[in-house]
Amino acid sequence: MPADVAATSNPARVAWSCVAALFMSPQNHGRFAQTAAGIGLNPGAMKALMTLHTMGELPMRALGSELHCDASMVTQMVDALEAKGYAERVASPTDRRVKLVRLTKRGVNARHQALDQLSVPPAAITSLPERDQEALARILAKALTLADPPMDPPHTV
Amino acid sequence: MPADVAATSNPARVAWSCVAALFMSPQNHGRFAQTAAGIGLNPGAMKALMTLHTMGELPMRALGSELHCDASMVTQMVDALEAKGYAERVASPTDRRVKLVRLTKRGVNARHQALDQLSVPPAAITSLPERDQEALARILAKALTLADPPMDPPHTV
DNA sequence: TATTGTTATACTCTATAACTATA
DNA sequence: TATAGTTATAGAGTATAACAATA
Repeated sequence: MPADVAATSNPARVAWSCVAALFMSPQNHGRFAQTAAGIGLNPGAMKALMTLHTMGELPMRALGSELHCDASMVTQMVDALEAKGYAERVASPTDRRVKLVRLTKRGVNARHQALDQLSVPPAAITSLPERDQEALARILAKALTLADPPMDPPHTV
Repeated sequence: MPADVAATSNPARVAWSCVAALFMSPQNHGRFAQTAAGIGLNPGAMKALMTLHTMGELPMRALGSELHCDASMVTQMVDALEAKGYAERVASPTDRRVKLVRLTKRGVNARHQALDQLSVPPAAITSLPERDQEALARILAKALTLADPPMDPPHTV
């Protein structure tokens, strides 16, 4: 790392800009979309798939606020998930206006497949010495727990 | 980090999946698009802006292959850059079919502004102990140099 | 005949507004 | 009257195909 970077930027900024560079590199570009295509979904619907597994059974509208999109988008995403047999709509027992979205067994499997593909590290990471890889894994996993709200490492959920 | 993650996955996978989780989190979601909007571009055009600065004067088609998109997309992206005064087309001295794209001073400034915004780290990173932040920065900067082709930390270019 | 960049066109994804049903 | 979800519609972004200029 050039000396002027360390001098003019704080470590958190340097770290994050490196993360961004790795993530937006041509090598990584399109990975998310390709993974989604691999399970027959578009990126938005795949994100819903991820969120549902983490959150469990969820009203449509709650899913929307979780994903920062409006109700009509949720309808379309859940339509896509249902079409692939990855989720189903269940009537809420307490409010007949509300529909709950629930992942199917098949949806859980698709999610695992996608996650497995997304977590394949780029050469920049695998080329690091083992010791550095371990430090990265340890520190980044810790960072997830410090997020607000705390996140689980994707592998575990 | 739960023990089973360490047991069933190698450190590089864990590290990368954590990076992905941070980058795709709702907190970070839309950052790229918002930054692009801040300099009056859409995400694709902003990516071209980044690439141009790194690569210097470039034929349209070379820019396209760098960005993994076809020629007509390049035309549209460079149109957007020209409209904002961020780049200009220059006739190639050796081949009259070819147009070179060159960033303007204004384009370089816009890029710095965008980069500055993109490198603001999320709370998950800033909440780490200083010592961890420094380790992250050091290791990730090293990882960039190990990429193929090697990358510069965004701050430096 | 092949290649560069452009234009015209269509498709996908996302966002907005009007609608139905329940509360 | 307010809220949940849907449908209809329009917009942005991206990709495909036909085109003119040059090699």
